[in-house]
Amino acid sequence: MVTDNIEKLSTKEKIIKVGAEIIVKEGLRKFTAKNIADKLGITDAAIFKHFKSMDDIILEIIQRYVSRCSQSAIEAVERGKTIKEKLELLLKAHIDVLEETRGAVPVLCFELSRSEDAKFKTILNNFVENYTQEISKIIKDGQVEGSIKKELIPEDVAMFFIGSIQAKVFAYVISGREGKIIEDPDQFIEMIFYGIMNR
Amino acid sequence: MVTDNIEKLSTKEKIIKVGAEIIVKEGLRKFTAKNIADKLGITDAAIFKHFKSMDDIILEIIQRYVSRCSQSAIEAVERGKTIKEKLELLLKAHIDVLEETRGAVPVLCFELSRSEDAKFKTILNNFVENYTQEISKIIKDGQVEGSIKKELIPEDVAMFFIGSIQAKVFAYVISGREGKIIEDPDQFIEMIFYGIMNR
DNA sequence: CCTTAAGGTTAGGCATAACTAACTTAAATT
DNA sequence: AATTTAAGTTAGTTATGCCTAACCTTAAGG
Repeated sequence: MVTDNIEKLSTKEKIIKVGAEIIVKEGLRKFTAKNIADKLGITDAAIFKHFKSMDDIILEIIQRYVSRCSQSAIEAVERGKTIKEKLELLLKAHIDVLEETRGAVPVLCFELSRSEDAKFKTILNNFVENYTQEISKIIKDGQVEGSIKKELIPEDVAMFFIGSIQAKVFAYVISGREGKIIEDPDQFIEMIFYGIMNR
Repeated sequence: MVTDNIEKLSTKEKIIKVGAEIIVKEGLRKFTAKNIADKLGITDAAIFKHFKSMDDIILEIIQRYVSRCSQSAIEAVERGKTIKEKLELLLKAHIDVLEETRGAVPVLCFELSRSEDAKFKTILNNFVENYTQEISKIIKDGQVEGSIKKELIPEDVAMFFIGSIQAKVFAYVISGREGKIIEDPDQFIEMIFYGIMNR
């Protein structure tokens, strides 16, 4: 779905791709018809031949990226045999979508979940809620099984997961780096699982 | 500096307080003269009796909140006897400033470090850089000492700290919750230090 | 070959935001 | 008491952003 060669894509696809990129790299304030159009070498009016409104573009981005994120997480969980493997697969799936979408999902969540617009707010808050519920369930099972620390609140751990990934996007974005957002997923997961210190 | 009773403050202080609150709760797009003025029961034009421009308000917010954040971190590190204590004090100091400023610093970092405006970008990127350097130094000492895992990259760990806190703000902001951002700082620090899983 | 539709263009309307100018008021200073 | 200053007001300018209307252009289909 996300192609490296932007040249080949239809204008509509280009708008979505460039739009998502602007949100990540420049912020929502720079997500304007003119900014997108300039980057594609067309006029702002042409944007509206493809989308009814600017909000429609955002909705499309959210729907594509966010729904894929939930979907692949659920699949990952089904495939995992042990609790640890389930969490590992879930995190890896999450990281994969993250890399493919160049960090758009966390940025959108952060920037739009506080939006005045109930439309975005609802979709994104539901997404985050379902996602945390999904993780919480596994955490609870892990606590019963004894592999996960009993004193932790499952919902907190779920948010810790999401947040840790978001933090990586933050680091990536402010560094202005190119390339992968999470360089070493295994070490990243290790840090979340067992912390930074030796006992 | 941050007073609970907003009534007593001068208009200039109110503008800063309300402005920071808007950035956290509603996002940068809603950070407008009219929005601030409405909340203070004055007109938008009155804002410019106190600040030369809207950017000036943001600069003032950044300077106050961000500089305090670095300052109290450095002090905390000086007071700590062991590596573990240094990190603990640093995280606690960070959390204190975070609570006082209602999450403004991480949100500003996230929203403005990608800003078009070099003014904000430079200040915030320098802040993040100094801060990670400060933490990295301690992490390196801890690795020499043997208390911190040798395989971790110090800069990554530093970003993991900042990110974990940012994650809490994220959770706080999208939940729309009131009250403290980090309910149980000790458990939070424990999670960062030793992870979520039993060995 | 003519028609149609997709996807562009220019021009412009409308709303909103930043900021300014000129005026008012009321408190503080001289 | 007179003057000055701080801090507000209204009204307006300029710029920008979303979006529409009316007009081109080109390629495909009948």
